[in-house]
Order: sequence, then C-alpha cells, then structure tokens
Amino acid sequence: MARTKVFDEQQVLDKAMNLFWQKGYNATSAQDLVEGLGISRSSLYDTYGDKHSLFIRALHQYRRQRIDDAVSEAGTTPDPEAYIRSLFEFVKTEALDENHSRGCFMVNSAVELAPFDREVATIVNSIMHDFEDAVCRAVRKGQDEGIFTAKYPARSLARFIFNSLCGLRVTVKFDASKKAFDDIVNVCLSALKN
Amino acid sequence: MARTKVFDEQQVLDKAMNLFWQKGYNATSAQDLVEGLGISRSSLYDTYGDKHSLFIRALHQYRRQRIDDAVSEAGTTPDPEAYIRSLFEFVKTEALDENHSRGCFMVNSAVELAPFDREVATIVNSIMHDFEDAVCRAVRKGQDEGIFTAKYPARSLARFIFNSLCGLRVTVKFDASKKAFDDIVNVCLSALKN
DNA sequence: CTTCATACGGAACATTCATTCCGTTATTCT
DNA sequence: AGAATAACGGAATGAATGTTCCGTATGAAG
Repeated sequence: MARTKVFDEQQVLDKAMNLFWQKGYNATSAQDLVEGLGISRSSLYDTYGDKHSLFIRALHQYRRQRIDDAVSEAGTTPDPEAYIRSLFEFVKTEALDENHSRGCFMVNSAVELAPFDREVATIVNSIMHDFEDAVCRAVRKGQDEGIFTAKYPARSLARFIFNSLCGLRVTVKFDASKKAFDDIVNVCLSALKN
Repeated sequence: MARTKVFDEQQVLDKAMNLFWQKGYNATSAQDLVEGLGISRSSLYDTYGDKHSLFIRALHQYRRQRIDDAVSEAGTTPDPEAYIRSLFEFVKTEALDENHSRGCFMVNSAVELAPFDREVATIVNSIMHDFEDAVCRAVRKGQDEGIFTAKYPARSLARFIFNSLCGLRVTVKFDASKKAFDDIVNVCLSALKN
C-alpha cells in the first residue's frame, strides 16, 4: 500500500532517549532532534507526535532498557549483597566511563520536570518505586538469610539504599572521582550489616 | 546626579533566586523574570546584565543565604550529632512545607547545567565541597568525642552523609512522604555510630 | 504496470526567546 | 532652579523555538 519507513523506529527512539538523557528536555531543541536522530522533521512528527510525546516514549524506553532487567533480577538473585553492590558498581562504572556525566535519566527528569509535568512525574514515580521495591526484595532476602541487619524494616533499608543511589547520580555531575564513590558505597553497604 | 533605583537590588535578586530555584534556568524565561521580579526589562538588563549573569548572581545569593550559616555553624557546634541531624531535618521541613518541591538550588543546577556550563559547574562544585567540608568537621569532632564510629575516616563518612542529603533533594521531587524521610535519616545517622 | 497510501525533504509558520533601543521621568548635585 | 545623569516603561529587534504544510519520491498491493 505505502512506502516503508527507511529508519528503524526503536533505533531512532534510542537516539532520542540518549539526547534527552544527556541534555534534558528543555535544552534539547527540535533542531537538535532532527540532527541527532538523522530523520527529517516531518518523519519525526509523523512517527512520534510532538516533542513531549517523544520524550515520554524515551522515558519508557529507558525503563525497558535500563531498569527492568535490574528490577527482575532482584527476585532471583542468590546473593542479595552482591546484587545491591552491583547496583552501586553500575552507577560507578557509568560515571567513570562517560566523558560527560549523563547521570540517570529518571533522576534528571525528576529534577527538571517532575514538579511541573504531571505525566512525567507519574512515570518517574512509578519507575522509582518499582526500583525501590526491587531493592526491598533483595534486602528482605538478605535479612532472612541473616546477612543484613534486622534493626530496621526491609522497606526502611531499601529507601535508604535507593536514596543513596539517587545521591550518587547527583554527585556524579560535579565530582566523579573514584575515591568518593568507593567511600560512599562502602559506608552504605556496611550500614546494612549492623 | 542621577535618579535612584526604585527597587532594592538584593530584594529583587532574592526573587530571581527563587524563580530559578523553582523552575530551573531554561524553563525561566525573560518574560517570567520581568513579571516575577516586578521590574522592567531595561532595569533588569541594566542592573544584572544578561540572564546568565543574573543566574550566576542568584547562585551566589543562595550560598550566602542558605549555605554559609550552616557551614560556619559546623565548626562551633557543641553537639555534632545534633548538627548533622539538623541538616536532615532542614531538608525534611523544607520539603513538607512547600507545595511544590523546589529541592535544593545547587542540586537542581548541578543536574540541569553542570555538565554543560563550566561556570555553573565551578560554583556548584565549590559550594558542594565547602558543605562537605563542614560535615567533615562535624564528623571528625564526633569521632574525637567517641560518639561516631572510627571504622571509616571522617572524610568518607562526610561524603556518605552529604551524598544522602543530595539523594533526599531528589527523592523530594517525586515522593515527599514524611515516613520515607524518617526512615532514611535514621538509617543514615545510625551508620555513623558503628 | 498502475494505483495509492505513506515516507520523505525542506520550506514556511506563528510564537516565543533573549536582548536592545529610545523617549520619558525622576533625582541628585551644583 | 537648572543641568546632568541614570532609572524607567514599553516598543522593537532578530534569532530560535516547536510545529505544520506541501510537493515529490517510494514501494507494497491489485
């Protein structure tokens, strides 16, 4: 019936995600998108609607690519401590690899948009809580096995760990030294063990 | 010789600080500034230069108003634990009072601008480190008094505490429940005591 | 091979952006 | 009181914003 798209929709969505992730919503212009995605204006708007819709799809893409695996792994991990440590290591590795620190797309969006954009706030909130739930499952398992402290409910410890992860995503933006990372991770993990 | 300003320069700078703090740099337009500051365009540009210069001055204003006191208090506080707890309480109080969660102007600016704006990055970095140093002094005093753990260097614990504070400023943006706050603060403080 | 719906490139759109300019007003100093 | 200077209000600037529109190219279906 009709001409076929010459670009891969998911692949281009990936590029959009990375653009928004790196520069944020407001600082990424339609022109940036046209140049960054490598498709024309009309294809952009025909395929993804407007800029805001594209951003929302980018958020969902981020969840699929970057969150879902880590969340589902929490239920099956044999070693809760290693799992939680791996979450920190992941943040650290990403921070040290990148020349420009993108941080976390969810954290960036929460700070930039959540207070004024209900749609973004809802998505971010949902993803953040899913992630916290995952941490909570791992913490509970660790408590059951006796390797984590039972001085606090699993939920409290999960909130604590998740909060520290969010903090690192901020610290990365102005100080990505390896030493600071290790310090913070070590203290966090030892807090789980008392 | 000349006509006197009809507005108070510091007072208007305060309003600018609050605008940028609440909405960020990119989302605050020149029009928003004119309306929010209550002065005309020409007065705005004559007095503060351009938008970016005004933003930089707002950052410094924030430091003076919101950081310096807390930093200098760290050296003289008789009770380091109460001091650190008060830092958390301050974040909590601010979060619960505000209808819209502004979070921390420094954190917001770090996330929105630091990776691309060297001038902002330098200022934020300097303020953040001053604050961390303050926490470090309090931690060291607590260690000297034997109320905090000596398992980690004061610097490591300070980084940990400061990181948790940054995390809270993010968490605030999508979940400002009192319970989550208390959970996080309690675990953080108990981590200092082992 | 023709048909036809759709992808495409790029010009065009109104709006908003940050910034400048100018004529007027007001205040301080002589 | 008068001259000099700076603040002021508001219109005007050009560039950039997000979005739409249109003519052409393309490829699947009949």
